[in-house]
Amino acid sequence: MSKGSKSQQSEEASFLSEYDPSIYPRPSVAVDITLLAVRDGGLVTWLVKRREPPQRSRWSLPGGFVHMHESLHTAAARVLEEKSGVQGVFLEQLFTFGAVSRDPRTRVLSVAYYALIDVHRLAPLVEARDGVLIGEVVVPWAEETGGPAEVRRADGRALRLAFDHAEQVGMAVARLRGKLAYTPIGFQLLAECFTLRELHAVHEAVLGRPLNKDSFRRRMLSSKELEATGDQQCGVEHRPAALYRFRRRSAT
Amino acid sequence: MSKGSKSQQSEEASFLSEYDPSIYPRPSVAVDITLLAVRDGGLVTWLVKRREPPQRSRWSLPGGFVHMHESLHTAAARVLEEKSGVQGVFLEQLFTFGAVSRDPRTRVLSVAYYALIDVHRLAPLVEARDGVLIGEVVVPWAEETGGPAEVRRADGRALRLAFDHAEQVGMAVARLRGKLAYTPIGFQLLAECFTLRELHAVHEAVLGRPLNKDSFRRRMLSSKELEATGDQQCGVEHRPAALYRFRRRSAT
DNA sequence: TGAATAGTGTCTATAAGACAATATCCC
DNA sequence: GGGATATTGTCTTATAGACACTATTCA
Repeated sequence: MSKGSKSQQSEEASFLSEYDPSIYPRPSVAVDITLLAVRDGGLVTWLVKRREPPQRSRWSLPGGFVHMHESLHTAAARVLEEKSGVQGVFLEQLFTFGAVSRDPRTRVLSVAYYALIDVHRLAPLVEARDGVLIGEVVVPWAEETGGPAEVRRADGRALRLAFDHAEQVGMAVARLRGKLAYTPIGFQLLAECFTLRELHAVHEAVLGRPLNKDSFRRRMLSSKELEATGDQQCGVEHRPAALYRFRRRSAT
Repeated sequence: MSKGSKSQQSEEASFLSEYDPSIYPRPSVAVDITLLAVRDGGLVTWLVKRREPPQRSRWSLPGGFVHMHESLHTAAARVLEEKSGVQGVFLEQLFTFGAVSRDPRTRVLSVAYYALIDVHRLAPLVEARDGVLIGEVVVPWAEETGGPAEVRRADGRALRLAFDHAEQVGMAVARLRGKLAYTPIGFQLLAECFTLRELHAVHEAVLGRPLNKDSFRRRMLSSKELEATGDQQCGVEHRPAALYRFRRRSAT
């Protein structure tokens, strides 16, 4: 159904055969991934220690250069897997950071992604690697104001992240907060089956503020996004809660 | 307050002096801008006719390559001004499109931006240029579902946009819809002073659905984002409405 | 039985939708 | 005065927050 005439097609072909992409200087393009999980009522993120300059030995987000033959999303998934072992999680583009001097080597753009994972999947992955840290994410702003996040060690000490990675983490938190209310994204931070209490705790951790329990319950149960598994929690020393599962939309 | 030791700094310096960025192939990076306005109850966007291959003579969003010495935002503002004459408008990054073969020349990433403008500012700019079209934007989906937009001529005929520009326009509409409810973004599509009816019409055009007039009125007046100018509409053949102005937040 | 959390029912406050009534301008 | 839209006020309905009460499990 192409409307182009034959002569137009051959014009395009001859143009392409003569096109030399090397005449203009081009920036390098990297991807950085903020992998978020909920632990102990707060958000945490996966950091790696830089082994090479620039900013060697500083903690940073997992990142790497985009290859010429892969899409940005593919690059982000590859880099996340290489640097953390995480596969098959929610992964979404966040923002492209393009300040002129954000990297001292040369012009480097960073296409920032964020990923979400059930925290229980992280422990074995951390043990399998060196130079890895699960940092606690604290944002000094409310709601979705935005701005850099602070990332702390287990002992509470704040870390200085490499490059603009503190900005990237902050933006990931802001985006996640924004999407939580109107998209089924909270489930990505839990195992397949979960209780309403666990879902409630995840939402509170993401939003950084208490949520009314009753209203949250009603809202979730009437949202048609939850499906009762019929099973119950076990191994708890109180009344076990019903387990739910995220109901995938038929269109997806 | 840098924590790095002197030897670490010199290590970094020597690394940088020996770093050769040309050893890895790099993609080209462009910006494309979806300039949106509201006209006759619907959204419109600014298109330019491509004068060079690839896809010569097809309508496209204003776009251009990012220079090495400018940030992405600066590049977007520059390209928008060059291709449309528009300056000083709301401009925000949308998404980076990175499919491997989205441009037949070479690997080209497109950092998509969208901009908002009062439609009355467009007419003189269109007249000053050739190969320019204000296209009517129609999205075949509801709410914020997302997906490519359709762009039509004045006679209703649909245009085939170059590259992935239909996707970019669709994403701009989806983003705008999402931000309309909870950020003061609708004002960007109006002149400095406006009536509540005009603001109402803008919201309806963006969302693509009717909005309850009374409730909209109440919501806006109680939002503290509006400031009465004290003046009234003039030149209308009915009771003139009060004029309002967007109240900039003191923090901004 | 008691501790602890799950789950239900009811009241209240707030915001949105519907709609009627009045106000103000130009012709 | 008539036409047209602005503006105000009231009633109804939906939803969130608050809180009391009952249910179920394990130690």
